[in-house]
Amino acid sequence: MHAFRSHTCGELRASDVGSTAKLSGWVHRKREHANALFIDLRDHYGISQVVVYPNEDFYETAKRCPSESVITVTGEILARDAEAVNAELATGEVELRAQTFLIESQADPLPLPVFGEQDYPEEIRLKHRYLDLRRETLHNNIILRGRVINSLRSRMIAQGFTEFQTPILTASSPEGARDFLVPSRLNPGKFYALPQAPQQFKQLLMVAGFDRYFQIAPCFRDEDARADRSPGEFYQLDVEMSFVTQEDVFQAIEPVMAGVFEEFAEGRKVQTPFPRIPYKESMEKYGSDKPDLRIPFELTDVSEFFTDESKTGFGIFAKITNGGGKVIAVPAPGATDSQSRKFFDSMDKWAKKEMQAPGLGYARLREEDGAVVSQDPALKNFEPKLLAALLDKMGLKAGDGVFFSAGKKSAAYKLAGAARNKVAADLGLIDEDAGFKFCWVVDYPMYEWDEDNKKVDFSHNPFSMPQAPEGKTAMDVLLEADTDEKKLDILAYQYDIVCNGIELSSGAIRNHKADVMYKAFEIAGYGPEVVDDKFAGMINAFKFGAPPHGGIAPGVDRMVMLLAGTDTIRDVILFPMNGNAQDLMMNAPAEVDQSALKELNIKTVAPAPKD
RNA sequence: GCGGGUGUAGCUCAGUUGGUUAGAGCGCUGGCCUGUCACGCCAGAGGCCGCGGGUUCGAGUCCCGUCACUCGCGCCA
Repeated sequence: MHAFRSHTCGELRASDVGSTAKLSGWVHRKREHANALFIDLRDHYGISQVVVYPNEDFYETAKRCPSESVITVTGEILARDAEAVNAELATGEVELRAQTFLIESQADPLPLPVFGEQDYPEEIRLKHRYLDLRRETLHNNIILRGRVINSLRSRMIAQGFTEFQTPILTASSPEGARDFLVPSRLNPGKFYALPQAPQQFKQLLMVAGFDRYFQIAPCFRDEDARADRSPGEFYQLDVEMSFVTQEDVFQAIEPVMAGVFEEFAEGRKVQTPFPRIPYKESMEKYGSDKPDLRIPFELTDVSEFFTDESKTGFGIFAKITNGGGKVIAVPAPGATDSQSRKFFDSMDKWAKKEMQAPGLGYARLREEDGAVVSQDPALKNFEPKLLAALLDKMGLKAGDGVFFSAGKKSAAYKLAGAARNKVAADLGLIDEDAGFKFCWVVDYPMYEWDEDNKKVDFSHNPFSMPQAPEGKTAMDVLLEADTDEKKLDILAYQYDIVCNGIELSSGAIRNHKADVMYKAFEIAGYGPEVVDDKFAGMINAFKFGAPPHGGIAPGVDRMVMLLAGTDTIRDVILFPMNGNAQDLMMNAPAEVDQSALKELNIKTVAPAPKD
């Protein structure tokens, strides 16, 4: 018989009764009775019940064996009496009567119970991740992750894509996030950077004629964490294709995404085709470029109703709208009926505290003498006709509530969008039965106004191709943009894929023409030397015959997160870092020997004292 | 960098207007129990109330500071 097992702990069935089996695994739970000791023995595959009778000479050893010790037992497979069958367990019709009992590895008292599904502090879970990973939910999440990645790979390969491995030690890229830097021993004073994404490499692969590239690519960005953003590193399904339009990218990727989600949906719906939403429309309807389409209501720009203070009696909004600002309304269906004033006040508090906004106005709508009115400040003194028109525009009725986000256009929409998500979550209005609601957000602007530096700058990817109307070239469009207004009106072939309010990726049709690239950078205030210096590898390659190409890069961690039904990205990562980018288990980052620093020509200095 | 929340037993949490010896459940240890499967019953051990200062006759509780964790903002082409 094998040294450790004849079967796994999830394998034994009624048909095995009468045979002898050997099992190895972890002591999951013990139940001691006068005449028998029951041990739930667990491995990766499942749980089997082991019974130890008091006449065995190892009875005391078994009885004292701590939870989570690893043991090996052999014995006869017995059928359980009908009333003793455990229907919850796949192996519940049988049990193993121990005839030998060996402790392979005895466990100390546990800092984190493995049994049960209770929630435990992040710090302990991360420090003892191997224990946390024994627990059912996390264990299953990690298995799911492996299956999802496998499915993505085979679906991509089936579509004619080839997988490549691009360098991890590479050059710093000046755009975007902070780089992780790696000192070079052979080149004193110089540093590699870890790739924020294999962006330039995959484009170079297109120039090299490979046509269809993909990679489950590790990406590194030195930015602060969020619940859905792990610090430091993450994986994306990195894709690039030659001789394609935006539509071709959608046609290639949508079936992969829909297919993978359907494969692991377990009854949850996946709606296809994914709707296309222009960026501008997304901002106006949802206050965000990552809309949660499960929320059954939208924002409305109601600025026009507030401009004349003599008709509204509400000076603040009149001042804001007449100063070029916006008032954006967020409906709260049924909230006046279902919620107390406390709910409305708490939203205002939330806006001030968490969103650091001036505030969030609200109005509760009630019926009075056949008309819908509100006694709250924003609408209290409205001219009846104007109020009726406002409510009509928003489709609001008595019993509903409404919030008003007012201020500069971008800030007003931002708060309104966040309020839409919060209202829906707090009121339970997110349609959970909708499953996975994807959309493509398209037509991103090429440039945006940089308020800090008072200039036009790239809004997303500087390598995107500007959109041009029929009969014009991208170069024509750039050349005609002689004012800031015109520059800001230029759209790019830039797109995002979003699911249930989570941004999965962004992608673009790339700018593969060197002259257009120089011009695009010039508009954002960068001379040709910037392009030549910072993007040397790519711009040089473009001078030797570059195919039109484009791609996308959906985040793998976030896909698994959605499929696993968790809103914490750490729940789908094996060994995540905490919010301060520390690995509490491996004790990273850590100080290193002076000798190692000397070899790298590096000296550390104490951090500057805080003020 | 900024803001919110949390910090009490190994773990999850309760702890009143400041008042005697800080509690419960799970886990752990010992005992009992004819078959359990979140077994049950009895008993026991286990606390720098995050840390430092302050107010007070008296602080887990109030005040100031600080640290840790976490959520959000900034940031994330």
